[in-house]
Amino acid sequence: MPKEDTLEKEPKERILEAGALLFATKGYAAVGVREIAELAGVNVAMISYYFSGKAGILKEIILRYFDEVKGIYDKVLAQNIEPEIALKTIVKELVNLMKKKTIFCKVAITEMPFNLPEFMEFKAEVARRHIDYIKQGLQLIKLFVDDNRYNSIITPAAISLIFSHFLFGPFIQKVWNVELDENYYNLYSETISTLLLEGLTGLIKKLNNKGETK
Amino acid sequence: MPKEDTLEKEPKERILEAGALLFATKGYAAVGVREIAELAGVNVAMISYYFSGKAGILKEIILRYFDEVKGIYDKVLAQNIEPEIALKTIVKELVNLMKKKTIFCKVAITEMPFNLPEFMEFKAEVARRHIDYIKQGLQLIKLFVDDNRYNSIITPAAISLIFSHFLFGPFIQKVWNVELDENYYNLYSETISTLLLEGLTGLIKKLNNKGETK
Amino acid sequence: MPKEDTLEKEPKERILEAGALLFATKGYAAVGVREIAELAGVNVAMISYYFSGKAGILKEIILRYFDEVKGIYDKVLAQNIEPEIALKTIVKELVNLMKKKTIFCKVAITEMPFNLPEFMEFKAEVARRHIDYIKQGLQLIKLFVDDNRYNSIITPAAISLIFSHFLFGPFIQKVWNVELDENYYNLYSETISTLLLEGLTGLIKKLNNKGETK
Amino acid sequence: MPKEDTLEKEPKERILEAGALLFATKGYAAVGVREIAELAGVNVAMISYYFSGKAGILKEIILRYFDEVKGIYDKVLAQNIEPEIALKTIVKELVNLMKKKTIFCKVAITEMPFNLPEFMEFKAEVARRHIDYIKQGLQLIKLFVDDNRYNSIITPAAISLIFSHFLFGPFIQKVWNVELDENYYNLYSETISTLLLEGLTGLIKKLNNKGETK
DNA sequence: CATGAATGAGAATTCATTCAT
DNA sequence: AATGAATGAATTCTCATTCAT
Repeated sequence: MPKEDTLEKEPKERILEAGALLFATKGYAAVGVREIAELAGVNVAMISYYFSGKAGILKEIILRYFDEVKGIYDKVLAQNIEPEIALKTIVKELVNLMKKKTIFCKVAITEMPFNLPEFMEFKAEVARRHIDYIKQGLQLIKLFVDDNRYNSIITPAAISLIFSHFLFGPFIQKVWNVELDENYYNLYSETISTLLLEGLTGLIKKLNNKGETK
Repeated sequence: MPKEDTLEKEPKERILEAGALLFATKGYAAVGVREIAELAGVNVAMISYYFSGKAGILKEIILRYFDEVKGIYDKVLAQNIEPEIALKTIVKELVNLMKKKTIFCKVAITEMPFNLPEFMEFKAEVARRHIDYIKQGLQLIKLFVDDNRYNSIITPAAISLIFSHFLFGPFIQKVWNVELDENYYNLYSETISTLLLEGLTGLIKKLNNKGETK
Repeated sequence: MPKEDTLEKEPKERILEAGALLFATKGYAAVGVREIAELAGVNVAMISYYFSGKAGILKEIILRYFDEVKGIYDKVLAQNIEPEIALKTIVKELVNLMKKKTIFCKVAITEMPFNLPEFMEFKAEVARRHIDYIKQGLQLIKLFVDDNRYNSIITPAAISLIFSHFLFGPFIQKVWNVELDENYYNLYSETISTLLLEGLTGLIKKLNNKGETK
Repeated sequence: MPKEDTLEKEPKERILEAGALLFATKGYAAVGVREIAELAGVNVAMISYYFSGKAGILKEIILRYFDEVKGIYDKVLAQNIEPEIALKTIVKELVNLMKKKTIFCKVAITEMPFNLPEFMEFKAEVARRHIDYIKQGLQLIKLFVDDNRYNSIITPAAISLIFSHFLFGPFIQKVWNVELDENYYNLYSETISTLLLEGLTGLIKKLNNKGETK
């Protein structure tokens, strides 16, 4: 029983969260272990102890993110629902995930292209998994095109679209001055789904209809 | 006679290119000035001399990128063409730009969220410009929605979509094993335009029609 | 068991002494941290670790010096003794301090005019303290003049006089070829006191008297 | 005729003045040649050209200062005047010199203890000259004591006393908030003379007399 | 488990000087 | 006489990691 009560999380978890927050804010390479340790309220040496180095924190973050994503795909694909609904559900769930664990997701996504030599292998494996999930998803909802060239365009496009909000980060709030509340993320999830399925024209049409019927 | 012949570019330009290449590959923070200087074949001190520091290289890259983007918007918006064509032209031109100056664009886009404190101001200004161009473009083609919340979703979404190929970087070639030639980028530009305007359903429909008529 | 025996001082103290010695010899700005670390027999990084930078060493030296000076003033002023005796005691104690911690005092005094921008604030505060002590001292011994203009002349003059030996540094030994032993510093302390109170004429008179009575 | 008119001084002179100003403000070692060149409005390379290096500027400053001091001693000692008057005249002239060429004097005095290895020889020679002048002066005015030990105390003490105002630099104005005008320097010269000849008690007596007779 | 001291490599930058023009 | 580019060494400081306690 290392703690009087479990109000405060375990050191390992605190390191992970501190790391994620800092990586998300400043980028992996720009963050120092001391900074992480300080924010986590642990001794620097503990980072090597728990994660055997700074890179270990990033690895853990990415792995956890992919476990979550895998969970979402598995759950939705297990149900046999209409293509359009399935895609919307996936988008909604992914957005939900990002809402709940924004910084974890942001780190996992944005730090993936980072080419630390030791990460190449690890990330290739992780990427293969992700793409495979999407492929399964698109197949199921009959939107899969059996053409490598198209897939190499559509898959990154879809991912970028869904994650666009998080790729742009704190800019969005600063530039458009919107409040990022529950309603906003519902709107986001819906709008992205529409854009992904029917594009800008579809979105405009929908908005006009709403305007008329109002 | 400073150079045998002018085949080799000026030091300043070489630094810029070396910097862009390395930033694109490993991320700004993970690259050292020594590495850049070595690749550019200049003395390390020249980086401070020409760009007054590592950050100066990134600033220059971003500024040049925005000059190019501004050029594209200005050119297309000057013509008074049909909305849909205008958007397709812009997408095509942007993709062309990225094809020609891939690493410069990639750096400019991906390093923008990087939160070096000294960059905040500079990047905010640059972002404002970019967004303003897009707003003008969408207004012209009647796809502009006068609602901050929608814009805060649509604008990042559109940018992410257009640049998705470059955001994913070398992954794409590795995973799907496609050849990135002239044809590929034509296909990319067309597909992204369709996705942006009509979404996945629009794209599928188009593909099916092509398939039928064949 | 960190040390065989405790003959050798703690690293922090060794850095401080090495720094003081080098600052006194070559001046703050002309000394490098590597040089200090080498002389102290520690790793360069330890300087940042203990003093958070080169400037930290100088700050510590100056602060310690002022603690000592404060101690002297407090001690002497606490006794209620005749003005002339009080002043002589203060001079004697200050000279004693300088004799014991020559290089520390020299650095503290000579590097104070050094205008590192970050030091301005710190040094202004330290100077205010010093001047305040002297003012108290002069007040007590009835030699205080309540005129800003006179004080702005007398205070620096007194300080310069008392510290003159140390301001001139190794020159003195080189030029006059005197031995800086216990006797010398007693003579110094007495002579400076006389000069301060009665000037050159007073000093000459005293010397002549001594000569006559001999 | 390199200049339209001679309003602007020659480059060499401008470098010297810029150097003196910066050395006085920040200390020799803390000043860079680029800084000097910029302030002087010349190209950096010119410093090596005219003075064969940074050190050459300091050498020139010190030499010029000693020429001036030599001039003062020679002039006053040539007249056969009463000891006390002679000393007062010397002090007055030295203070005048410092008033006219404050920064040059300050640099010459404060940077002398600086122990750049290459300077040792040069400065020893310069110091010997200075001390010789003072010795002549004191001999003339019958205040010279033929005892090395006393001289090694009195000479530095006298110099320190006379220059105290300039050794303390900008502090004085900041701390006592006095206006450094013609009157102030007259008062300074007189007060220092009194202090040097008759000490604090002499000064106090004089002030009281002035107060009474008023 | 946890700590704080210690390390050595590497970071970016600035330095005074030189050289060809 | 003057320039601006270029150099290589030296600057301070920070890095992730290790180790004895």
